[in-house]
Amino acid sequence: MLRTAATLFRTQGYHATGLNQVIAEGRAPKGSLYFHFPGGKEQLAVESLAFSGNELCAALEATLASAPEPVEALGRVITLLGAVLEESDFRDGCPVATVALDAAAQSEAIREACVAVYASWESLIAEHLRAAGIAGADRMAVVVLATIEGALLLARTRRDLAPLHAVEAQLRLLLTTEGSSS
Amino acid sequence: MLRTAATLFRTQGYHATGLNQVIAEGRAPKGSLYFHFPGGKEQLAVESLAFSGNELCAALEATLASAPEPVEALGRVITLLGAVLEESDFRDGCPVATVALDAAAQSEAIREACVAVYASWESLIAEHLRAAGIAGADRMAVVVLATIEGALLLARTRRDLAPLHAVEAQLRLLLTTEGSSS
Amino acid sequence: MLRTAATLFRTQGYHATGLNQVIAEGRAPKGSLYFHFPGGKEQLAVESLAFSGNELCAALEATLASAPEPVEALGRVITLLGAVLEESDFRDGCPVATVALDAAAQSEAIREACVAVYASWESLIAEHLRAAGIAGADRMAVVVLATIEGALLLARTRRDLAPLHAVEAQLRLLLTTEGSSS
Amino acid sequence: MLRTAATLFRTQGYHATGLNQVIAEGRAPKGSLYFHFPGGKEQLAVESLAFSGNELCAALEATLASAPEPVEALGRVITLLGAVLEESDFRDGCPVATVALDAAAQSEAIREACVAVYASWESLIAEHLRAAGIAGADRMAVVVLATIEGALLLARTRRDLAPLHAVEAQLRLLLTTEGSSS
DNA sequence: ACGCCCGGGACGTCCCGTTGTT
DNA sequence: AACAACGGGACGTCCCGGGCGT
Repeated sequence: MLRTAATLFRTQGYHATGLNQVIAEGRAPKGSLYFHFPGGKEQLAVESLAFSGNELCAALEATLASAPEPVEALGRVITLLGAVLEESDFRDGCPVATVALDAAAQSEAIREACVAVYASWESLIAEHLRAAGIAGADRMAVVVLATIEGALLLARTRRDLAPLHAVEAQLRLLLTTEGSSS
Repeated sequence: MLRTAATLFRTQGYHATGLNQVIAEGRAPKGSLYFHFPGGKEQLAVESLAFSGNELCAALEATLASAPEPVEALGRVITLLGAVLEESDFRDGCPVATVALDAAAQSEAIREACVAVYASWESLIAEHLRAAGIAGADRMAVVVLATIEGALLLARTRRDLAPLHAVEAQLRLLLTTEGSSS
Repeated sequence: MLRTAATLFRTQGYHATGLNQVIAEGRAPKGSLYFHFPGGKEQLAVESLAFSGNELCAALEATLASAPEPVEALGRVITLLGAVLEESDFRDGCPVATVALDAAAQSEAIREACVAVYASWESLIAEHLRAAGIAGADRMAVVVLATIEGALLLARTRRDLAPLHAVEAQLRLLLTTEGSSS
Repeated sequence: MLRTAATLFRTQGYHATGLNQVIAEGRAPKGSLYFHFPGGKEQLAVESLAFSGNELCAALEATLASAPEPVEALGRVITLLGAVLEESDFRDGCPVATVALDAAAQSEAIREACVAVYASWESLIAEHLRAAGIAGADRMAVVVLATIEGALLLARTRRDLAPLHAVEAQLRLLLTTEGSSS
């Protein structure tokens, strides 16, 4: 059920996703939803975000560990995100961004869930950069995360992977230069 | 009315914004909404996006032209966006992103409006970079736009301007290096 | 629509009456209800109570004026209420009591509407008693109203007019004695 | 559990009282409700009514027996009811009336339970009046019960004990006169 | 006797869009 | 241009009841 909700929230955002749709698509009984998530839609969103965040966190970790070179690893992450986006016909971008933009302003709980997911990704990236011997890894991690998020947004909207590719090339260059200069 | 709608869409997204709210907040007569926008909510969103896009385009142009140095100019743009975000209590981020994420998937017209706005901003940035003598200005403009969009998303969600500052510092460094190396 | 709602509230009370039932039974469009009563169910109840109260007030006035003797007039009122109750198969008792008991505790607006209706009836009775030269008419009006309300409650519950008849006989005796003694 | 349910039904009526509320407020296990009351909400209401009825019956009996004078005894009963009402912030009126009005029409079992409770009270009053040597005690008991019920309804709705006091004074006068005249 | 979970229906709210009238 | 009124659908919430495994 969380998976179903997570997918729908990722694709449509918070307000465009009806609970009826969640239970219909997830073959779940309606009464159960209210039983498992007494907090209603808001709680479902919070837990869906955490679920999505962890899932992508794991994928991120695996991908980062798969490459010998730190720069190459980050490139693979972007490639992976692009592949997911393309395979879903440009529907599945960042699993947090849509909800963060259309619901975080009205629910502090949802906002905090989004912040937590972003923080987990960022610390993963920072750790990776630090291990690669890059100077200012913490600050750079924010930049990397922002760049990827922005590229996902543009790519999804344009239905075109070009922004992701451009960003990937840029990050490769950036980290190589940075790496050698520090 | 367009201004009211644009503000609400920017803050809440497409689905979270009701037409009743638009007409209530804009002191507009209800009956005339469908006179001016026969296409209903969708048309209102499309025109609001164009309106927001042009408005920000003008501000962008003015800010870019205000600085003698190209790199400094881009920094001012980011500072401006951060100021707008902070003054609105972290509600007004990118006027396109929220709608792009929560409505572009279901309405081609809205998607195209978002694409158009992004394209106008991108070409403005590209032109600016080209004038500054930066190599690969077109591709770099995508990166710049993506980075700013991502930083706005993170800053808004965290209610903290730090991501914008980090990105600004990074872009300054990047463009200075690039500019001299090309 | 008010009439339909008033009947249902009278018979079933506030919580047992669904708005769906009101619109179904009243052949009214659903959107209209929300248009005419933006306050929702609560506002509908408040206005229904006032409507019922006025209607019965008029009937009361007419009946009280129809008899030459003051005591006889009050007897006719009770007879009328009994007739209404019996004709509705013991469903239509006091149009206020049911709602007063099951909703006044949670909505101050509804409580006030009930209080207003009771006050209007009481003042009508008091005026009548005063005109009949009965001492302590104001205080006696409360007693008369309470007795009638209680008898309606018992009669409705028992599906038997006996309580109304007993009360009628008692009130006749009481007012005759009082009238002569003062 | 019965006590909890009885209190809630008394205050809110049948339809406004949810079973969830009963089990929550009564710290009772949810699963066992349908073990003890296989008939569901209806059975719970029936038994709650009997419980409330017996409880008040006992209090009535004790109060009636506490006074040397029959008339004074009845006054004490009304005073007691008024005290209960006031102490509950005008929420706890007659434990039967609310349910009788909002559920008796749709459930014969509940209606019968209400009738039985009223009958038990009435016979208690009748017996008391008979012992006091009052003529027509049976018919007078109906009147007394109706008057008290009506006064409780008015007092609860108005959040003011005045109706009870008025009724008390009237009943004192009535029974004194009656008592001496018969 | 009890707790977990399911099942699905109904509630009140509120929505978007369209009439007919002025 | 504007407005009142309609029309009905969908939302999220919450309910009452019952099956299952102790």
